[in-house]
Amino acid sequence: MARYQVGIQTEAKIIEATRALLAEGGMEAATLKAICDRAEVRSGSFYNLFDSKEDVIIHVVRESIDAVDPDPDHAGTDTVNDLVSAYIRFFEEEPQLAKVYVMAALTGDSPTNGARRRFLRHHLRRVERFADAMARADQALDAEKSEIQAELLLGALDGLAFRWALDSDFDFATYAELASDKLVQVPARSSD
Amino acid sequence: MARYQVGIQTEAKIIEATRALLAEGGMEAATLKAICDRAEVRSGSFYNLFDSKEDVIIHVVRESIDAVDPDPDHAGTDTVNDLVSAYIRFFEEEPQLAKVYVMAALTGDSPTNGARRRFLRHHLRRVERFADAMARADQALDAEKSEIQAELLLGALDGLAFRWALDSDFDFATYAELASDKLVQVPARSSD
DNA sequence: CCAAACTTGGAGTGTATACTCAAATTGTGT
DNA sequence: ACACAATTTGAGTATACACTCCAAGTTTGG
Repeated sequence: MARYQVGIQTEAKIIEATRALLAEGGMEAATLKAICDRAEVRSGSFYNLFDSKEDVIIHVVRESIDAVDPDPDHAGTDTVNDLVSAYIRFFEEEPQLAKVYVMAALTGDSPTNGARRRFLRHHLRRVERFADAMARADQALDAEKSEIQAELLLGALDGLAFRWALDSDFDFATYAELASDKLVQVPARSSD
Repeated sequence: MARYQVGIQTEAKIIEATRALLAEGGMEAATLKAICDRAEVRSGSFYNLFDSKEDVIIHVVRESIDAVDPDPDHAGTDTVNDLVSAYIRFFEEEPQLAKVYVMAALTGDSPTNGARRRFLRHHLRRVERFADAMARADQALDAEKSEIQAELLLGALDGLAFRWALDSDFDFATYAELASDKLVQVPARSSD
């Protein structure tokens, strides 16, 4: 038999409650109790639908990242500028979620840490997209060089985002654009 | 009356146990029980010497950072290169401690989060030292410009270090030097 | 309208955590 | 050797957490 409507709705309520809690107070606010209270659901229902708390958190974080993707269909039409902007947008719109994302990669020490592996895979995909966009904009750039450049730029963006997490007065967007200008051979912005 | 020798030794044992645990397994390994067991001390003794677990962890992290300071007396003789090398050394020698340092800045949401405020202060001091070293190397650089450049470089270093925490195969040192070359007006390295 | 499959409530389990406190013991200066 | 402060002990407190279980209820297709 197929899934029941009521179950699908409950799942949606749980996801939305988790999203709201993470966005408001980060990882610490998203306890199982808080999620269930907010979703108006008992823990038994939660575990009927999800295998663990981690599951729903991963789901929420992934959705948020996808929401700002400049080229969700992967048509290969995004520029470095688009990608940098999308990155900035994610951090500015969902600072708490961004922190959750970063924390997940840092916590845990086991080599089988699922969150870290997922994070790394996502990072590598992102590097590839940045590198592709760089290569499209500058024919002189070979694959290896554009990948190095992409790692450098993403590294800088991650670091500046972290800096901004420390102190929300930090002008993340301006620094991110500056980094992009300095680190990308052909200026990424057709600006000024 | 003054402190007893035995108390001072106990304090040292606790600090060393905490340092070892953090270096081996990060934040998660450094539970109160683990610290006390390793130091061969009961929890009452711990709380006779420290106000909280956080206290001793902060102490340990601070010590580790100071240990790689290229200019501990602040004589103003360190070059950008020295500072970058010290940064690389901290992350390569104490990866787990570096993660603890980063996590502390990200956890907690209250505006009165002590760890985050401390982290920010430390970061700003570091920016100043980088900026000073940059200004010393290049007279044409005014205070504002060198500070911006320092924030950019430190941002990139933080991000690359994070990248390396994700995947220890990442060649952090090489990328860090590349970032330094690209982001500092007068090449920081008198190389090649 | 039935029965199978799905969903739910919610008390309960197990575990781990940081931290406390009063009494016992030990170190130190005199 | 004495007084007394510093230190240690270790059982105990309070709390929080993710997760389980299963009987009772609900939805659905036929």
